[in-house]
This record gives sequence, structure tokens and C-alpha cells, in this order.
Amino acid sequence: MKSSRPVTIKDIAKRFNCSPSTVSRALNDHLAINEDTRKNIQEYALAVGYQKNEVSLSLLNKRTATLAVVVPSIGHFYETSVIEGLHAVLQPMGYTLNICVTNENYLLEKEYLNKLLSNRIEGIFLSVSQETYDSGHYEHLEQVMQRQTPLIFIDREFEDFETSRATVDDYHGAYAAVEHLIQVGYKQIAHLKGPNGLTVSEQRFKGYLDCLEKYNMPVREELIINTNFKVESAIVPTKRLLELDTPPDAIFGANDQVAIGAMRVVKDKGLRISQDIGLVGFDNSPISAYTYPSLTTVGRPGRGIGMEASRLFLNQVNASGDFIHESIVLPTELIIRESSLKLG
Amino acid sequence: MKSSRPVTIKDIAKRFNCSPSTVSRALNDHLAINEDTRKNIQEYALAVGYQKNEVSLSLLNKRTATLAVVVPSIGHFYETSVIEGLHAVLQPMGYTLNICVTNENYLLEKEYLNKLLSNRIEGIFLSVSQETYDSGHYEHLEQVMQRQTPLIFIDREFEDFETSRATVDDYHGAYAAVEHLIQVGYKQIAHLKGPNGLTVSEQRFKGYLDCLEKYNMPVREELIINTNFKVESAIVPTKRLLELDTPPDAIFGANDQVAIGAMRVVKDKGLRISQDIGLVGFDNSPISAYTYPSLTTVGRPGRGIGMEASRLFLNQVNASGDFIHESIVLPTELIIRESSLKLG
DNA sequence: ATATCTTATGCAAACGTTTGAAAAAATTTA
DNA sequence: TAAATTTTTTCAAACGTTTGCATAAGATAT
Repeated sequence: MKSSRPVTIKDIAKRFNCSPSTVSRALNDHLAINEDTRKNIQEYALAVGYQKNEVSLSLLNKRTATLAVVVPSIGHFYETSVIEGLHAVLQPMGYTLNICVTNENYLLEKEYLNKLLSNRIEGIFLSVSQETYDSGHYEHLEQVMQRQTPLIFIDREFEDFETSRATVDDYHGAYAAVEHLIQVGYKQIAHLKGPNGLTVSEQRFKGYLDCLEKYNMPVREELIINTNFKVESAIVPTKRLLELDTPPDAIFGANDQVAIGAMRVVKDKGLRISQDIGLVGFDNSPISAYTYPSLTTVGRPGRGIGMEASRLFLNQVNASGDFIHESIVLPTELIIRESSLKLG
Repeated sequence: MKSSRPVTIKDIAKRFNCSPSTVSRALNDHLAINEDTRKNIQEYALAVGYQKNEVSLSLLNKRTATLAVVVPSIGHFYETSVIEGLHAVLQPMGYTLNICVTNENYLLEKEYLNKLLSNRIEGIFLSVSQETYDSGHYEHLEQVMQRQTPLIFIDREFEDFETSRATVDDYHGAYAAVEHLIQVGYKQIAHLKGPNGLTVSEQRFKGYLDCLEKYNMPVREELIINTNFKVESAIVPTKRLLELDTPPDAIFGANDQVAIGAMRVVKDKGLRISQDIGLVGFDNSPISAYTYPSLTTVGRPGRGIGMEASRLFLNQVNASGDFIHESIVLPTELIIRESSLKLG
């Protein structure tokens, strides 16, 4: 397909026997341009479908007005909410959001950051991929810092990396969830943990541990099993839990997905959710309100994180020299539903 | 924050008292450059963190190597799969994918397309937003065509718009779902329809209608209710269905979300899924396999659509003049699970 | 020493747009 | 009619990079 070159300002200039500057000014309603000239040029431009070449402008102005959101996946409610929050603040300000999905892959994350810098993106919102955690590498992040491009962590962070971040108080969310289970009367609380190493997994795990300790309840190693946050990954672990000599009477899932997976296994086993086994998830995903029974869960404000992250970015951009990185931690909210009401 | 200008080829040239051309060639391993010069320049470039300015290259080469995926939302399994499919094919070819979320908003869609064209994007994969359907506007699409930028419909299309598309055979998917319910023995099949006007909604609806007709079953208007594809939107409609004098004995949901919403209402009513009410969804979302009972559903190959769409794009780009638009329709797959087994 | 051939580097133009300053054209004033 | 003023247009440089062509320097052969 012979892709006909888009019409440029030069083309229009030639058509009107005038200089490109005149056309440029005419199109931008510059006051030094003759009214007739302006009108003619604007009409012609419209007719031939002229469209400003933003690439050349980016080069000229050294501004791309583009930001990047780099996340491991986009399939889930939380990530989607965060992006929505970013969008809500930044789109009206003229920024374009470039969404990149790393698929939990370190090399892809690295490659993306590189490309983004090459494309002179003006800021990066990053949720670190699983593999990046595992590998422990962060030169690609250093590079972003070195280039003075604002880097803001959302959700998944490198704890000891010096930059701004907007995260959720996973620790207290988990603590509240477990405390709730304890207060309702559950005694043997299992935890379907998220992938090792991820800050979110570990924080929730810590909340679980600390709460048990606080209430003088023993921590039983065999009640703690890893998942990868996906439904399927909860199936075998839950089965194993239920086959223990002293099985748990409650399960705290690292997110709603695994909680829902666990729910299924519990029911298959002929046990009743809440009466026999209490269940709590994490995320307050839309579906959690409509499972049967509905799922007690910990809500986290994805949209709020997105908006706070935007604010952090804007702060950094507008700062005058004396900028210091900021950490925002938003609270979670325990949402009590049917799955944890022992006397339902 | 005083964002220190990124180092350019000119800076390096100054440092070495040579011309920018030499630096450029050195960095690109041009054979006409002295080995020592090359090495020195490359080392220095690495040390100071030089990074090619892709913006200037885009301008020079009139190639951005960037494509856009414009979708109404990214929260759901299907859209995510499509993007993954696109990514799988196009990323290795050096293309960058720019994901834009229109939020079902016509103006945003229009604004995005405009901006994308201005940014000299090289192709657009579009799933039309709800509002765009409602408004019936498509000048923004004409504009894309006029600019000879490949436009490929994925999922949600304008049926009479002349361009390539990769879609799923929703019609036969729905037909198969309803046929299955009939064959199992359900007699009064309700349909929780998707939003009016959307091709996917209407095609699934048509499959439902045609199948009923084929099997000489009456179409009862009151058994057909609209939803917006979200879980919540199924609640009231399902309640209404169950309160009818002659309630349905099966429900075909326009997607898994509404089917799961319906499942909840049915259980609340004290009815048993499958024995009392058969249930089928659409999408084969990950959770559908783990509801209780598991959900019979129609799988659609999101990843496949993404890959086919990529192929269509590449065809168009590589075509030599005589290119004609292509329509790909991929088949769906009925996945029978517990929710529709009357004798479970 | 001169011509010939390599080898290495520089020049200049190009991509599309904007913008300060200069120049030209049109208008007003004296 | 010339000078002064205002209005309108053009020039040239800039953004960062690449590349064909010209040129310079060095080496080899005559």
C-alpha cells in the first residue's frame, strides 16, 4: 500500500506561494497574520486533512507530553483501577498515557524502560514485575533516575529504592482481616500467600503473622502455602489444607482470586463456607460481592493510588530544585460479607 | 527539578573534537570509522549514559514503529487476551504497542484517534466504544482511513465500515450454547442480553433467537432483559425473571459476569443451579471454571484474535498496491461444565 | 617525487515545525 | 512626496540524527 505522505505545512505553503512560517502562524491564529490569509489557509488545511506532526514538535520543544504506566499485567481489577485513576488526573492535563505490560518478565521490563527513555517519555509509573524481584536487578531503574525522569512506584515497589511511591497499606489490611476472623471466633487460620518476595505478598503475610502473635495464637507452618495470585493456584494448596489432621477453620487468601479458588474446593469437600470454614480475600473485586456466599475482603483504593501517584509526579515536575521523594500510603478497608460470619 | 538535558551526539562530538557524523557512525559500528575512535566514543557514550533520541529518528525516517490498541476497557479477560496476542506477534517485530482506554466514551475515542494520527502512529487496532455505537458517528474513523493508516477492528466493529477486522463468531457461539441447553432438556430459556446496538450483543442475541426458532420453541419477550455486561447489572433482571408466573428454567448470560450475577440470585432464591435452573455464560473467563457449580460457557479465542489482527495489519503494510480488506472470523468453543447439567 | 589507492573524517541536507528578528509591503501622517 | 508608522511576510536557526558525497590524510606503488 502506497501510504501517501501526510500533508505538511510546506505543502500548504507551496500551494499558497508563501513561507512555512506564515502557514504555521495562520494555523495557530497568530495575530500578525492577515485575516484573509488566515482564513484561506485554515480552510485549505481542513479540506486536505492537515494534521500537525507532533513528532517534529516533540523534537523541537523537547516535550512529548507522554507518560508511561509499566505494569506486570492488566487483567485484574486493581491494576485497571489504578490506571483509571492516573488517567482521570493526567489526561485532562494533556498527557498521553502509554500502557506497557511486562507480563512479569524482567527482560521485557528492562527493554520497555529503555525504549521509553529513548522515546523521551516524561515520567514512568512502575509496578515491578515478579522476575525483577526475583533477579534483584535494578540497574534499569537507576538508568531512569540518572536521566532525571520521574519514576513513581505504584503497588509493587523496591523497598530500598530511593524514589516516590504510592502504595496501599497491605500490612494493616491483612492484619484487620485476620483480626476479624479471630474476633468472629475462628481458631486455626490458614494463609494462602502470594508469591514470595513481592512486597505486597510479604506485607500481607506479615500482617497475618503479627496479628496471630498479638492474639497469642500459634503460627502453624503447614497452614501457610504459596500461590501465584491466580484462581487455579489455590486449588491444590487448599486441598492440602483440608486434608491436614487438624485442618484450618478459616482461610485468609492473599487476594480474591485465590479465595474464590479456595471457596470452590471447600464446597467440593462438602464443607460450608463460614459455618465450617471462614474465608477472607483481598481486593474487593467486583465479583467478590456476588459469590455465594459473598466474600469478605479487604478493599484497596486503586483509583486513589492512581490519583495520588499522579500528584506525586506533578509535584516532582513542578518542584524547584529542592524536591524530595515522597511516600504515600493509602489505607485499606475491611469489607465484611457472608463468608466470614460463623453464625450465618 | 532542573531536568538536565539528555546527552546528545553533538555533546559527544564536542568532547572528541569531531563531527556529529563521526559519532553517529561510531555508535552504529560503521566500517569506515577508525577502530580506536569507535571504541573511545562507544565507551564514553556508555559512561555518560547516552541514549539515542528516537523522536528525532522518527522524524527523519518517518517511521515511529508504534501501533495503538484502542479499547473501551481493559478490566476483562478477553480484552487482555487480545492485547497479549497482538503483543506476541508485534513486539518481536520491533513494534511498540500503545494501549488507549476509551472508557466507552465517544469523545475520548475521537480525541485518542486524533492524537494518535498526530503522533504518526502506524496502525490502529480498534474496538469501538459503546457511545460511539449509540451516536452512530464515524467521521473519526474516516479520518484514519483518509490518512491511509491501517485500521483494524477487533471485537467491537462497525459492520458496514470498509476495513479489515478480526472478530469472533458470536452468533454460532450463542447458538451452540442455547442448543446445548435445549438438548439437555431445558424448556424456558431466558437471555440476559448485552447492551443494545453492540455487534457482539446483537449477534449473541440473534444466535439465541434463531436457535429457539430452529427448535420450535416460543420466544417469550419477558425472558429477554438487558444488562451492561457487568455482574451488578444482572441482579435485578434475574430477580425479575424468577418472579415471573412462568419463570425460566435456564438462563443464557451474554457473558460470564452476568451469568455469575444470575447464579448468585438463583441461589439466594433457594433454587439449585442446573437442577432447577440451567446456566450458561460467555467468555470462559478464568473464574468460570471455579464457581460452584462451575459455569458452562462459550470460550472465545482472544489471543487468537490478537494474532490474526496482527497478521491483517502486516498484510496491509506489506501489500503492494492491490490490497483489499480482509475479514477473519474465529470460531468459539462451547465448554460444558456443571451449571447446565440437569441431571447433575 | 608523483600518481594511485585506502582509510578516516567532515559537510550539508533532510525530516516538520516554531519563533525572534529582519525585511518588505501597505498605510498613515506631515 | 517623503518620512514615519503599522501591518504582514520572510529568513534563518533550532531540535537530534543519519547519510551521500566530498575531502583530507596516510599508505603504497610507480
